[in-house]
Amino acid sequence: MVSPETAAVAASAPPFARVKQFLKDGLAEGRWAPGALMPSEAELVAMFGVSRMTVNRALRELQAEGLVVRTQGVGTFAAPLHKVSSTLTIRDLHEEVQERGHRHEAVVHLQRREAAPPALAAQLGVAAGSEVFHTLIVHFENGVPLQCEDRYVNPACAPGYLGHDFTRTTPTQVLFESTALWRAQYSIEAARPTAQEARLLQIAPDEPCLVVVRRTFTRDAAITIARLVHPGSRYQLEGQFTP
Amino acid sequence: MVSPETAAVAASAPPFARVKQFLKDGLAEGRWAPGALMPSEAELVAMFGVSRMTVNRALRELQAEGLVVRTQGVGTFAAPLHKVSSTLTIRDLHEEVQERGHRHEAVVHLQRREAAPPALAAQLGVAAGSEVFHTLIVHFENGVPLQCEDRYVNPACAPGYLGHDFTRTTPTQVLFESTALWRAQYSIEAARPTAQEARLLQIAPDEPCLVVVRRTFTRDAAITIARLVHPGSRYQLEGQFTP
DNA sequence: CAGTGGTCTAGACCACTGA
DNA sequence: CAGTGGTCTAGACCACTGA
Repeated sequence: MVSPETAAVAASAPPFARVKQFLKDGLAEGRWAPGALMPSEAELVAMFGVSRMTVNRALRELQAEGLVVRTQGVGTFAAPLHKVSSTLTIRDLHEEVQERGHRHEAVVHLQRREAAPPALAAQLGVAAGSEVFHTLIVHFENGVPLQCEDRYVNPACAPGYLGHDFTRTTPTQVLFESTALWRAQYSIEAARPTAQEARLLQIAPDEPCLVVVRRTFTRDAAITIARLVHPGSRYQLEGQFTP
Repeated sequence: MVSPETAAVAASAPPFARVKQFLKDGLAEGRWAPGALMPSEAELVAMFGVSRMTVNRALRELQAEGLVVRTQGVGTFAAPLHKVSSTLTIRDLHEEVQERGHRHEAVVHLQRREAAPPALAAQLGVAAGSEVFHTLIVHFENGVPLQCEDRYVNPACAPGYLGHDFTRTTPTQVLFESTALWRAQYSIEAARPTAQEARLLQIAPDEPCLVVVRRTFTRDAAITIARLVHPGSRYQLEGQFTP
């Protein structure tokens, strides 16, 4: 069975894309079982009448996509059993709401410097008791409270952080508009809100909430730690995955 | 500031990797602001004394990583403001528990064929009222119930599904050991368990749970729909992201 | 028009693996 | 040793954009 996209690729696409699609189709049809030896570069060169650089690019991209495994001196193999793992996208709430064409508002409940308690100081990589920035902001979609954002920021990474009007730009925008390279750690869990969070989100104290904790780092230092609390009845994360 | 890894790359790495690292470092240092024009292929060829194919590979890989944007006839630009979105890995619970070096057990509460109610039939892409496979399995880590897996399977995609011993292999392993290419849709939310789920997971009826709904498709048909319920106090998802 | 990136070729040298 | 993939070169033709 050949899908329209497949046919389109086969027709006018550049040679490296045709080779790639041929191998991809074969993998989808089970022509090469996981772990099986696939055609060598030389064989593909002969089959398609193209140069080795061209099939090499096709194979290198398939490897980058995790569909094949290549070993120098040995050969190219169909990737072993697919890890059934998947990725889920977590985005800035502001973007998400705007993309739905809805109104986003933020109410700032806290915006100040504080002495960092030892545990937080350790996570941010600053001296215990030194000052850190703290904001507590509730985000609304069309007037409905959707997220309570409790955030600490390392002053060394964003000295001007407290000077912004967070009803106009989000902390995420402020913190990452300049930094090009960073990495993040996430955890997601279901939990009851704190009493304060329940009040700010206008929910019952026992309503299940989706709690995302995000820690963001540059190569050298922690930039910020955020606790994002969402009412379970109003918010869910969605994602999709294609191997 | 040059990290040890950077130095290592600069020293002995192949030329395309050196060009790539040079551009990556420049982006990290803010040498090219988001949206700014970066050196052309010809300029990099002159700078590094390598062939155009070599700098082309470096730039193509940076584009694949989302660090630069290239437009034919125009040039290469530093990628605009990083979307602050991130990916989170969702894995098979069995793998996860084993990787922690713990004991995984499964108790099968249901394993049978059922007539599909209309809503479910539509989601699986089968005729309403036709038979589908249904399993209800509770997964334990070291004797503690961690996940309640309520799963429906399209019989056309896995005719032998009900014949397996799910105390020995997981549905995920059974369903995806053969299929090479598939895609999945996810949703994650916080919710109360149903009465049955609370009982099976041995938790209070009002304990917040992390509920993952996963729909999996081949190119043509829906394979399976699973509702995975985890006690919020015992389970959290974790992930990390590097742009 | 000059400059850009997209792609390909036909060779090359090399490191590596396994017989 | 023959076969594999990793990488590079020095050219080429092309489509595209903007002056």
